[in-house]
Amino acid sequence: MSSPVVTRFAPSPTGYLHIGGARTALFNWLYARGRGGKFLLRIEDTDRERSTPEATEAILKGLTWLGLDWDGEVVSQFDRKDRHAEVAREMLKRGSAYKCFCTQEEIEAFREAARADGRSTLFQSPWRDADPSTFPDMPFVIRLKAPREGQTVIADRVQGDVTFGNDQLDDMVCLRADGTPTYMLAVVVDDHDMGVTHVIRGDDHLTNAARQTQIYKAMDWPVPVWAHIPLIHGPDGKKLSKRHGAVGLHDYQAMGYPASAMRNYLCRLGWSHGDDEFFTDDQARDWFDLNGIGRSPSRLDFKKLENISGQHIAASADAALLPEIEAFLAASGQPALTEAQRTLMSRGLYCLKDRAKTFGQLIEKAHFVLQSRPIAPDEAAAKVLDTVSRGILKELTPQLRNASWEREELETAVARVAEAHGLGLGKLAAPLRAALAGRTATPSIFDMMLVLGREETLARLMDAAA
RNA sequence: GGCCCGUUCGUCUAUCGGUUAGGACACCAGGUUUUCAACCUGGGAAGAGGGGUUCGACUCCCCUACGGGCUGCCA
Repeated sequence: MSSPVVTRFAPSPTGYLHIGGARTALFNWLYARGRGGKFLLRIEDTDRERSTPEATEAILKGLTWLGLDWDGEVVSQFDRKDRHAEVAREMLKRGSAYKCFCTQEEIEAFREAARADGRSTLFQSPWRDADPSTFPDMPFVIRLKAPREGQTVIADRVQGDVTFGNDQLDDMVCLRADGTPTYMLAVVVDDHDMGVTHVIRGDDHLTNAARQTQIYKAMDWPVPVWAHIPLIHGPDGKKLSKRHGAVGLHDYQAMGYPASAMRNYLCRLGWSHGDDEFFTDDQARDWFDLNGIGRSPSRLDFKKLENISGQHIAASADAALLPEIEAFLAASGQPALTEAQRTLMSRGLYCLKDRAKTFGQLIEKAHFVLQSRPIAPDEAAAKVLDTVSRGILKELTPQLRNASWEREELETAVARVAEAHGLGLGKLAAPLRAALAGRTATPSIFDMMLVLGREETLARLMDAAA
């Protein structure tokens, strides 16, 4: 029986939740959830200079919006600093680490000289094998006594076996002179203590995995399964950065993409299950596997995201859509729906959702349900509502008043009037559209009538005809 | 500089030595339609370059080019 899967997402709280980070979190979540495992969340806040509570809040909010729920409490790495120090002392006791009294100035000077001479800048501390009786009364760091020979190999589920010569890896600092742990130590201790079995993260950590493996070995701890996934690049193929525009997950929410679409798109970016492009969360959980992750970086493609988004909106249940739309309105700084608007909106979703790729577009298409009388026509609509058209609308109104409010009968009534004037349906649809919505691009006129209801429809027609 | 990773249509990708190299998005051209969206049909579009290995390479190996990562008492 294999041990249950435990994955984690471990962002550092120095800003918003990056889109790349969101994908990393998604992969971890999918992997755990698809296997009945646990998905943990740890905030790597050991850098006190750059970590902020606001950033932590933003990350939590982002994950929540994306629908990635984590198990247990959020772990603060900083809170565990005593345990990290304890492990460092344990390594000292085991002889797998040592005290180094070199000052940062000394080390920097060494590196500069090495660079100038074209030698390796790998620092080798003179204190590695020093006699304790020679220890000065000075601050010290604790460094790992890393093997100088042989190699460290990472059995990576994405990258394959990656081998590093131990002569390339220096004796990394584990505990700083002020007694706080470095990232390298903290991750290993935390991942071990939290029982993490699979470390799925960006491939910018691939080299770190080698260093971290040495710490695991030093403590005789089992090394987790590694999976280093390629980073996401911008549309220009360069590493994704602020100049590409939207890099924060919150930007995507504000752009009106549903969370389900983001999950689908992000999941498919750098991972594949044959030719499947559009899928549900259940399918993603069933299908997601480390084997399907590609080895090359992928670029963001907004057109594709938009397409996937449209499919998700169209496939969503109306009842599920409404709260998402309201969240979008709030996230993008738009006014909330009034009670009346919400009622009409939920009644109209059936004919709106398959015409929009984003919630922004949906709101745009929903113009006719969001407006109240009198409807102010835009320029194009006003042009359509000429004298002749208004006359025809006036004639249509009484016929509709007596119609049962059902699609077939409405169609018949409108067609009859059109025919009486020797017009095609299209000719009559235009002014009707203008009267009902004040726009020239709207859902079907019959859908609008059905959604608006008899009273509102007639009132709008009479407004326009007057 | 050193070490490590990557490179299939514009983009995301399939292929796991033998295919007319497939799909999706995007694009172009038609069609359909009460507008918009959608939808239908068709089209152009790829193995970075060079060497090997092999009866046969997109697939395996080497070199080059390009891109990326690491090389911190940042994470």
